[in-house]
Amino acid sequence: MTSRKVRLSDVADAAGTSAKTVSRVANGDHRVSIETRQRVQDEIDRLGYQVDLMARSLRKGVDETVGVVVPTIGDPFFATMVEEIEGIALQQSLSVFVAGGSRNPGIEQMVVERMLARRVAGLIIAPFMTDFAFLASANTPVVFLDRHASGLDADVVLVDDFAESKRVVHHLASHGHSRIALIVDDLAVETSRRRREGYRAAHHELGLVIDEGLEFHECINANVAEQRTWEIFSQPEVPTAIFSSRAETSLGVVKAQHHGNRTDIALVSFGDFEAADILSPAVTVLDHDPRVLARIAIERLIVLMRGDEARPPRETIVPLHLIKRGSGELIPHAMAVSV
Amino acid sequence: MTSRKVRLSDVADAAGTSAKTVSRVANGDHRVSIETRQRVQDEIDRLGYQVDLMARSLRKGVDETVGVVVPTIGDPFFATMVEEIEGIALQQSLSVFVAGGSRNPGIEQMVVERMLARRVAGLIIAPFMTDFAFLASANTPVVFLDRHASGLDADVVLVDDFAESKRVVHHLASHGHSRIALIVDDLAVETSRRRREGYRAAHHELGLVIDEGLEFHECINANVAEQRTWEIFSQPEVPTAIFSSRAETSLGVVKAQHHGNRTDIALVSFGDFEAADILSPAVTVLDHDPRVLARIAIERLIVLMRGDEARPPRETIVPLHLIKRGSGELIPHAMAVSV
DNA sequence: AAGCTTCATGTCAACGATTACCTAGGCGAA
DNA sequence: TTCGCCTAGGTAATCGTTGACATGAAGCTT
Repeated sequence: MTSRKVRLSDVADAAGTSAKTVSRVANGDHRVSIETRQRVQDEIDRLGYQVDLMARSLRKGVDETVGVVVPTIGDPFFATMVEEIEGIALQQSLSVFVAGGSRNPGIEQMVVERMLARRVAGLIIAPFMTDFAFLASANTPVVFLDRHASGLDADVVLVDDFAESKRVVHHLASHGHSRIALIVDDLAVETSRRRREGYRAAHHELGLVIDEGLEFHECINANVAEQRTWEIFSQPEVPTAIFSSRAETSLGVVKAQHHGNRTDIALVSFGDFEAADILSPAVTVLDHDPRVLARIAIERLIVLMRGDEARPPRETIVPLHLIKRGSGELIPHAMAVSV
Repeated sequence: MTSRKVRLSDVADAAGTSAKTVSRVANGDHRVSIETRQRVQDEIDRLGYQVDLMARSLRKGVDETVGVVVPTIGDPFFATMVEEIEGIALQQSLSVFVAGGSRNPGIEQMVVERMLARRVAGLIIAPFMTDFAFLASANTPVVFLDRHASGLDADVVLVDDFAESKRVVHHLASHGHSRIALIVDDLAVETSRRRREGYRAAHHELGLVIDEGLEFHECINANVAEQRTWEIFSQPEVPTAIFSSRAETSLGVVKAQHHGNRTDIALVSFGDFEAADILSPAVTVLDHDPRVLARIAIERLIVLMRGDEARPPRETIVPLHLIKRGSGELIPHAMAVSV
């Protein structure tokens, strides 16, 4: 049976009222008498009427939907964010559009524009490196996640990459390390840049020499990080510690460490990951929990969408905890010997 | 500047033509003279016109969008699927709606209905346990992923859970194991049920005793699996091998093994996971790659959406590879001693 | 009892794009 | 020359829902 779509007017005919009345019942408008409401509701149930969300959105001018844009959906960090956002959105009966920017500014801008063309009610964006100035003219509420948007002053939820990274280096130094390698993603990404700045600032504060040969840039994924870690092992003077500035790269680092039998090198990861506490030594991490960030972001977005108050954009900084599991508390081999 | 939305008619006015002509240009219809086309295109660019996808969808009756429903978006297995689907959809300029069913039939049905109300052009569903009979009347093309849909005969892409599981048990038995524990999710889920059936069938074929005390059901996540694994350790006669029938539960199992110092117990995981080849022993897995399944599903869905041929529903079975990394090739302690 | 509210409903247009259909030239063929 | 057909372009209706506004009946006030 080719069940034609049931429209408001179909229900109206069946119930002997006007479409408007059915609309009122369907939307819980109280200006309908009990009897009429009951009669209409019965027909709605009987015919299995469902609003056509396309028509509704066209009429209303916005779609009850939030658009979520992340660099890569498959990354557990972002996947968890999406899950959290979707869960909360669902409670508000908001739908969720998800798009990956593919770590590519062109694609990133395109998917955001597509969402605008869909008239999403709000956007949550974990930006990669697009310039978001073009978003200023669309008056769609937007919250940025994990990084600032370049070119646009908007709400943002993030961590203090600079300070937290500094803390990691101080932690390692307090265990006697002075040659600390840095594994970092593309420096064009704000997050990476600020983590490196924190790493360097700590060196200054501690009076340690900054050796550019210890900084490994462009570690865009676990594989590259693994390669760089092997390079670390073969340096003339092997670093005694590694600061991996992203959870994904940490996976590459530990892979190299375990396969290369160099688990004596201390490691701290910016961001927790699944296996971190199973390995031996278990990996010390900065607990960069995506759920916390995501929750704050969607909750703020919902406030913005209600759109009552026109507050100025606000920045929320989530503090992190250092989870000491062992790998970050190893002392340098030389010291161990001398003790 | 409150940049009012630019409509077809605005462009038409600016270019001195009718809205219809602008629509033709925007949609690449060839029945427009070169000069007119150029003039219109210039105005489109100048004014920054973008189609209103809501209006388009309302008029056309469908939205150029695919809906993806998975039990949990955060699970790396499903997150990777979503990533793969989204990437391919993007190339066809399809948008993607994602929703998590929260491992809850009620919610699962609700999110699917919402997608129908949005008039999605197609659906990809990794079903949990909803009865999908209600989908039959909507004539929206749908492809099921990873499991059959109960109540509906539709295209499906999956693996042979029964045969693959049997293979795992045979593999372990060939290394001398006869007490093999099973870690399995809720048996109400088809996948879990068939994996257990495979486990049992192999026991029959091998003439091994089936000890229900070795089957641990309801391992719905890594935490529960970890608990059950601890129980395994404390059994009077400890099993010499474990078959973990889902990647997520395997994480719990290895966690218990490493913390409990029982890495001597053999382990095979149905599904690969990030840390599997870093641990020692590295974990032997059935390589259940979500990308392969997802790719086949979205490609099939795209064919269905074009909707030319009305082929009968088809089932695609993806064969798996057993990746022997060590943990599945351990021999029972007793044998090791006697050797 | 006229006048003012309130309430339950209904009417109509509009949201922005597209589809189905129409028009006015222009050109070649018979 | 006239008919037929193609081309570039236009007109009006429509997709399904909702907002603005209108209506008639009933209730309350003074």
